[in-house]
Amino acid sequence: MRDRLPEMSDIHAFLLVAEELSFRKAADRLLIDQSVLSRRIRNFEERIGFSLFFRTTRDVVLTEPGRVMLSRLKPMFGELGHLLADARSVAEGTTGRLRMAYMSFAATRLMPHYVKRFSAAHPKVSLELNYMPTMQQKIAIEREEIDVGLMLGPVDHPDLDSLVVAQEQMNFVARHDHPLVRRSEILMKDVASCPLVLGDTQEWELFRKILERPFKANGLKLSVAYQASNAMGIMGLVVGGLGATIFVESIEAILPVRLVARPIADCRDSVTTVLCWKRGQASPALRHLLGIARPGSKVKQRKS
Amino acid sequence: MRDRLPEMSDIHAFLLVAEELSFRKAADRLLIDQSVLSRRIRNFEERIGFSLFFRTTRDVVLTEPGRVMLSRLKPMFGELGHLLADARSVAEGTTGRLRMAYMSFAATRLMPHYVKRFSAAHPKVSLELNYMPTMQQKIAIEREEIDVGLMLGPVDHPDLDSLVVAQEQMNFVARHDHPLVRRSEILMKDVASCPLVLGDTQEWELFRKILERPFKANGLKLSVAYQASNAMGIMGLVVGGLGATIFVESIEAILPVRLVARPIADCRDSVTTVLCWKRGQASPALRHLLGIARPGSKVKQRKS
DNA sequence: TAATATTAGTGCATAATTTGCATTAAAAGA
DNA sequence: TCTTTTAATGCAAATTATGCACTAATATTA
Repeated sequence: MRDRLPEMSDIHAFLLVAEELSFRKAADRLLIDQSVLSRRIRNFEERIGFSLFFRTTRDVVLTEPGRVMLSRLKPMFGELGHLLADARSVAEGTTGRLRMAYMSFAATRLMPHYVKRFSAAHPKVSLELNYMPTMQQKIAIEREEIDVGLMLGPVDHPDLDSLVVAQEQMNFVARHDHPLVRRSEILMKDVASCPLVLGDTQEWELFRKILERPFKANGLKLSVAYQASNAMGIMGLVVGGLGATIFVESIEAILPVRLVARPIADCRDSVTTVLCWKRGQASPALRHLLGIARPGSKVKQRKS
Repeated sequence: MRDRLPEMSDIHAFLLVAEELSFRKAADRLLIDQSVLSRRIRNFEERIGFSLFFRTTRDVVLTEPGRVMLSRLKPMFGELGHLLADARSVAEGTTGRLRMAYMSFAATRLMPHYVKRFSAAHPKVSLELNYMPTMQQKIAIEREEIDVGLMLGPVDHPDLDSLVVAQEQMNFVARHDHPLVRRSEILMKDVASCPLVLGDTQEWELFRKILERPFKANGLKLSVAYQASNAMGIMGLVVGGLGATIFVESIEAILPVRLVARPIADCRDSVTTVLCWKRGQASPALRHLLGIARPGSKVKQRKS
């Protein structure tokens, strides 16, 4: 016999014999022939180099090293069972941790909706939420600092998989008393003609690009009166009458009473929001989240 | 596949792959073919019901349940090694505990001698010493309260094994000024003629029987002036001049200055001292003790 | 005391599993 | 495009485990 490891079947056999102090009864519980058990223990003893039992045809007694083995192998064997159960529970996504980042637009409707449904279905999974702009999310995913991000799409990167969860219309947001609000229909050229409050080009880089594209395509240029670094700030400035702004539909969920949101009728480019994660690394918990997000959306994956 | 246990070889394979994040390198370390390793992990995954790695031909990454398994299996695997080492150490008798009882005669020379040699050779084995008369020792061995006893022999009992460690001459012990001491030779009839101090018939039951046998055989009867329950008491009475007594040779080691010990010339019955333990239950530490005691003695075992 | 029953261990043929080799398929780098 | 590296597969051979029938030892019971 070369130096092999003590196998779990050996350990299990040993524990049962130690418990029953009878090869026959232990064999019955293991559902194997008694001769097999006898040989298994004997083999085990030879491999480890000392004997575990004193045995006659009538009595089976633990040796001293056998008692040492019993006292420490027993809890270890139990632990193995728990460990497997725990890992399985993680595998099934009913336990564990899900680190999700979200960007501003997603914060109003999508993120709360997912959190609600997910945590109802998997109360044992701890959901960690972090605000992060799209670009930063991508870096965080790469570094495995987050498991998934709710960000501006589309995403087309070899290391990332994504699922489109929303396609939203651009909306013009202003105070009730803003001149454009009374119009039956708001057009891009109207928007371009009035002073706007937009997110700054640091934090809102990507949205600014997406936003400006359709206007540029029509030869229009937005006139930025003020910039703020977060949605709260933008909103404050708009409420204060320092300009109007442009958001996606879902802003409506948290729109202050004094403001009103109206679609920009002729703007056909929509804003895509996606769930994005490291390619091929969807944890079971994440797959559950995707299951929640999927109905009514379509998967966007890189060419298979 | 029926529901089998996760085997240690599977676990070991898993741990190495998780460490190397490469099947090839792990296979090299395990000294097996890469294909074998690949199948072993796959099989393991099938048995436990969830996968441990995401793998492409280029990358091997742990899944989330895989990480859970790693974090808990790794210490468990290490513990197994320690456990085996500990049990082996107990098996080799270099660790553990040895509970030894001794009766009065053994206390003077044999017991200290064994303790000295044994604890020098096996400093990690804790020796627990207990004074106990022979009869009580036998009961204690039966109840497994002690591992071995130094007692009056011979022992012939189906549940006990024994090793003869001493055969000693009966000695007459008295004060220097005792009339018999001046004789060139002390005989049984002389001893029977003077008042004696002996152990009482409770604690010293067996020795009294052994002692009285040769005298009875010669038609002599001992005249007991006083009885004491321990050797110290007997000695005190003898020193006080209330009588002489009878001991074995080894009393000489602790003989008070005012006393003298002389062999009883015509008493051919000797007193046997044995090491005695539960049949077939010699622990490794005990076997070491027997090894120390054996040279110059002969084994006394029941008919094989 | 003899008969019976129970138990651990063995020999052996068979079944099941594991192993290594040769090869494939996929993917990355030159 | 070609080379290299890596994980996975097919397959035959080697190894190992298994169950059955039986033995030897030892209690228990009639």
